[in-house]
Amino acid sequence: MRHKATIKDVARMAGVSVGTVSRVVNSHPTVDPATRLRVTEVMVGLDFAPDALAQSLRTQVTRTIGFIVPDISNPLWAHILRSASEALQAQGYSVMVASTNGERSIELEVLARIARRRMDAFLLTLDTPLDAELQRSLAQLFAPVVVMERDLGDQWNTVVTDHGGGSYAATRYLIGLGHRRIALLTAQPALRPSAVRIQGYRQAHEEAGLPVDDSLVRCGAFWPEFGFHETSRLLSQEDSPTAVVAGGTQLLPGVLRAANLQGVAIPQQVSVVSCGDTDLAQLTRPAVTVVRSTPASVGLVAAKTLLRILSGDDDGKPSRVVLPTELILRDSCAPPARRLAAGRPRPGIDSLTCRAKFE
Amino acid sequence: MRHKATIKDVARMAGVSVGTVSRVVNSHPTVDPATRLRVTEVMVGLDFAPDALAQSLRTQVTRTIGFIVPDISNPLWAHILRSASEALQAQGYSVMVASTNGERSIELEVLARIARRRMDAFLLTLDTPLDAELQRSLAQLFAPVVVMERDLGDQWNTVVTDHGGGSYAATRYLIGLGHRRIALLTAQPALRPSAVRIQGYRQAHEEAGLPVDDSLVRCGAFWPEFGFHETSRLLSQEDSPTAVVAGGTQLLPGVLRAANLQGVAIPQQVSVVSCGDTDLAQLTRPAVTVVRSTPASVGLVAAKTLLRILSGDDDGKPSRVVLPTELILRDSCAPPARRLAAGRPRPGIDSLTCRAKFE
DNA sequence: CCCCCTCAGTGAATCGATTCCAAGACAGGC
DNA sequence: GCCTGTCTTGGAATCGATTCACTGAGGGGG
Repeated sequence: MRHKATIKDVARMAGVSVGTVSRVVNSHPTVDPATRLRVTEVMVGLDFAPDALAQSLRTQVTRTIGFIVPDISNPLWAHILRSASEALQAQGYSVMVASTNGERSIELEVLARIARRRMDAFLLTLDTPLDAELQRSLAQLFAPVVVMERDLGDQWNTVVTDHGGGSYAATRYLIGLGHRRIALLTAQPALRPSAVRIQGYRQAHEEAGLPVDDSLVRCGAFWPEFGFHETSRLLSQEDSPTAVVAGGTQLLPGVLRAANLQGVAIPQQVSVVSCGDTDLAQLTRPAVTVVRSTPASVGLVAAKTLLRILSGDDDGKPSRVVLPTELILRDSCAPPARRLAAGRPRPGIDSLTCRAKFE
Repeated sequence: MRHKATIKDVARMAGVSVGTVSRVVNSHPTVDPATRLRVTEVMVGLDFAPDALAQSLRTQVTRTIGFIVPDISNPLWAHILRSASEALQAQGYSVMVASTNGERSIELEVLARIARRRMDAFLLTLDTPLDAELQRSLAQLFAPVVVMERDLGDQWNTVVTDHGGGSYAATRYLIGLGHRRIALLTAQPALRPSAVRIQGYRQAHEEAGLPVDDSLVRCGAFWPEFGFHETSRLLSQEDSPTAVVAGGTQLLPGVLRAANLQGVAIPQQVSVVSCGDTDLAQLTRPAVTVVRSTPASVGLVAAKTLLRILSGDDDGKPSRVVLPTELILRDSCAPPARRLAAGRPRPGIDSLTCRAKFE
């Protein structure tokens, strides 16, 4: 036997019409039990399974979700995909994945390609500005969308992490330890995680009545190399910072590498806080104080939002969920070495877990 | 406008038949240039894009690849997916992803679901035994398959890493340093990476004329918790090993945690080699000697194999690619503390890079 | 005995494309 | 003027399912 059995084969072998077979497949009530049994037997005998393509063409439902992110090998997106697809698979959905590498041309190309496949809905994260062109691409999807970790506007369902609150808590903590020159490393300021981290950082300074030295805020990309490069420069400059906030999980390796290479001791010479908890943060010496977020929750919440929309019982208004972060204190922070600025020392943060109220 | 334009809409607006529009879409040669121009204008005017579902139903080609692995959030599979999908996307293919969690029931369920979608081909990694039931599920895919990191038999196209050679090199290196009690931690022995690691470990012992203490070979799972648990037990037992080989990238965090917790110094009290290079291995103190493999190559080679098969110029015989590993020496290994066994010390390995000739 | 209603099941239309066969237009050769 | 061949185009069949309108059979009530 060279090809898969079709509904026609089943109909012929069972001596019924294709309509009847279809009704058996979809467990339609008006089928005689005897007929149903006979058809079912033929179906298992032929290893029949209805062609999803044909079903989708007819019913306009594919039970497939498009998942589009900048880089699927980044543990962040990998974890989000894992938890999202687990929830979606459980409801019989399949997931089609595409990486855009954060490049505009690939984003457009992927959206166009995947739109033709008639996904039922989309989980996505775009890195380039939402201009008219992209707006049109999204409209062409003709399907509900949940945006993850980005702010694309009020009209989109959104699930984000409170990176602003995390950054605020980390900065406040460092200020409380006496730091006055705190560097913040993060990605392009156009991306929400970067933008709100800068915001939180500024707010912490403001509330403490401290000025912000803009040269200490370095924006680039979520790559270890960027973390390495900027940390190297920062640590070797004359007026070097006494603390560094790595605003991105992937930046920590670069920061540590740079500090190691220059023989700068953590936390004696420079304090470090990283955003995103990892094995590295936990197991390096000293263990690194981190702002912990929960990527798996992002995926899960996004998937549940989609499922709610697809099931129909949804008010239709775009939803927005902000997931909390917490500051986990470890051993990578200490008061700055003797270079204490004027003014009395500020109180430290009293609880290990500092749920952010920011945003 | 409520729905996407179809080929019929275009035909009506351009005043031609659907056949002609289709010929324009597929750049068939026998179309009058003037007609082609007119139809093309209507197409861009309507934002027309052919429905991939309908095309696939008719042509029996979906330009979609199924990607099935145990856990998509594991960096190993995430990197493989990234490199594979990059190569496939470049050729106009989309990728449908599913995680099986290594569970038989999910494997079967996912295979059945995805088979109905008529993928053009599959990249997959199964964790449960290839019995008749699974064999049938695979046959039902009616599409070429490339198996990654598993041995499912000669009839399958296969891409694997030479984990056996890596384990052999690591073990030989440790034996050369004078170790006589070397523990090997790895996953279920039914999985190829575990099986060949044990093989390599044994061969290194054999060649050195050393017996293997089976109680030092611990098989469980590729989880940090397993690494932690087994290392804790091993280090606290009376006749504890002087070296540990972590046979799996994910095991290292567990091994390090256990050693830290018990205050066992690396490499003074126990030497450690890990399989799989990571930021953690590079940045923890001491930096960990590793067997480096290249997951990205696995994905790339697997994707290229598929593309070759799909393009038709393929001899039809199942192919098999084995990717090399290399041993990267760092600071986590030293001769065992004074407990030297009888016999003279063996020579160390002379080159930093020890390409494995094993297998 | 007839009518009506219900229950099963048939067959055709449909989803949106591709592709093959046939036919019309037109030119050129005889 | 007719025949043939080339170049375009139209139209129908097809892929594999769903679904709706309709047909018959059989039962119950009047």
